[in-house]
Amino acid sequence: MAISLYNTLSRSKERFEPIDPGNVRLYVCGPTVYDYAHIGNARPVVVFDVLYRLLRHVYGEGCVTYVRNITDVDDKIIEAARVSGEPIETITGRYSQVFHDDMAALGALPPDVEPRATAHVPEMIAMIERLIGKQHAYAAEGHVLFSVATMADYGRLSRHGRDELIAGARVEVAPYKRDPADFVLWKPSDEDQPGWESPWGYGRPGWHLECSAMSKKHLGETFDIHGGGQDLIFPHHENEIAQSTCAHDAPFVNLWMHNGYVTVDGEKMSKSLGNFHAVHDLLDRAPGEAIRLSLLTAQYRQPLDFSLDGLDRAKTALDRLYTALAGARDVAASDDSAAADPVVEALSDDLNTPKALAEMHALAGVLNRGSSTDERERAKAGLLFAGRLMGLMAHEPESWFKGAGGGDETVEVLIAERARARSERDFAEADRIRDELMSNHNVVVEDRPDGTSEWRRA
RNA sequence: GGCCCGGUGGGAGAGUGGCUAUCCAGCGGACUGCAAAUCCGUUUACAGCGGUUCGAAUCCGCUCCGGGCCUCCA
Repeated sequence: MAISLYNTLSRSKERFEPIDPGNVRLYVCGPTVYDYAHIGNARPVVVFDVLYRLLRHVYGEGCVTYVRNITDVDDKIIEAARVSGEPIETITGRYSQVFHDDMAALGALPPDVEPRATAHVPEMIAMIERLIGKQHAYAAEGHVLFSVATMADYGRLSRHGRDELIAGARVEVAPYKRDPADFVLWKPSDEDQPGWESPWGYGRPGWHLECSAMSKKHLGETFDIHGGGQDLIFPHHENEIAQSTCAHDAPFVNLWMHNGYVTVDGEKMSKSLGNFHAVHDLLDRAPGEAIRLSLLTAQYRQPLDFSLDGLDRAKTALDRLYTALAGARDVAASDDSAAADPVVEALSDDLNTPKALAEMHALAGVLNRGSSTDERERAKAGLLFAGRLMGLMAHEPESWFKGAGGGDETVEVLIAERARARSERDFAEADRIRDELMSNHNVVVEDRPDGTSEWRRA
């Protein structure tokens, strides 16, 4: 099945042709680890996780290399360390760990390689030397700057001309820049700031450089797909392109993908507005899978308005899918997953996750409708297969509805008492117990035709 | 000022030249002791104005409205 993806570079959907089908290479900009990841940080992780899963399905599990970096040297980290009084490594270590845990809770597979900026400083210095050697960069007052004027088609990704950049510049231009659009490859550090010895003195790398150096090391000079949030198009990705193509004289990336912004209740998420949703906090009020689904209800390039209502809806949608699976617990999934083809097709069309979800609901409908056994066996296989592609349906229906934890004995006792009351046609008592289960235990009771009762946590 | 995205039924959100999106909410029905779940039915929308076409929510033009980027940002 051909995959087509929207390429930011051409502003159009393109049929995806890997350079080497035996090793499809994907790089996604990862987090700067100085704080909890918020829902906006989680969107690219989840979106590109779906892409990773799709690529593995199409080209084979061992035929995709997914690299997502961790930025562990950055001015915001330095500031966080100054404020808390902790060493840099304590901050970056803690938030890397939280990031891993939170993203795992969202069902995101770990990338194949997760390089850290601080482990690649020699590669970065080598790249700077190369750029200086080729006249694309110059040293000035302890800094090394990339000379934008030396690159003919700088601005191609963001479609910004250099003149506009200068005209629209919001910051004061540093005096050591030859051109206002030049950007930093290396900057000096104070004694108390993290830094490395370099030909230009004690200092640290500029932000854009790490991705160029690390993608080259782990994926080569030219690779297939580079992804990230829309806000990275300029300047980050534009500058990566400049650094890498000028250093290597080779194309850098064939296809650029950018996910849309996340807003919260219609407003841009910001700490001052107090609408900043950390994934870590959201996990206290909803299963990770529901958070994941809420991020997949809109196609990845569309803006996504996150809300707690939307999160509840995502939970409801998952309940419906798990209900279908629970109702088919006696049906053996067939070994033919062809019923998932519409889902694969939807995802192959530039990751149309809303369409894919609609197809999953169609399969749930087949399971619920009491169709033929044969049909249901195929639908069940299809739904489970689609779930693996989407990173959903990872739980057993039983544990999804009842939770992993204990406390079930009391519920079971009450269910049994209610069953006795019902068999004695004492419906007042049966209803009283049902109300008690709801109000005291948050448990919904569902009677089945054969006289038994199922329960689930609401 | 330049560049880029959007505006779909009560809500979320696909589609993109003629054919049910889907989910949630609402309403009616089936089922049920009553519920819940499920199933069936139902509310039939594409910002506005022109144009192209046998036919446009879908293509083209203009207008209005909203959002983003223009060296912090997923």
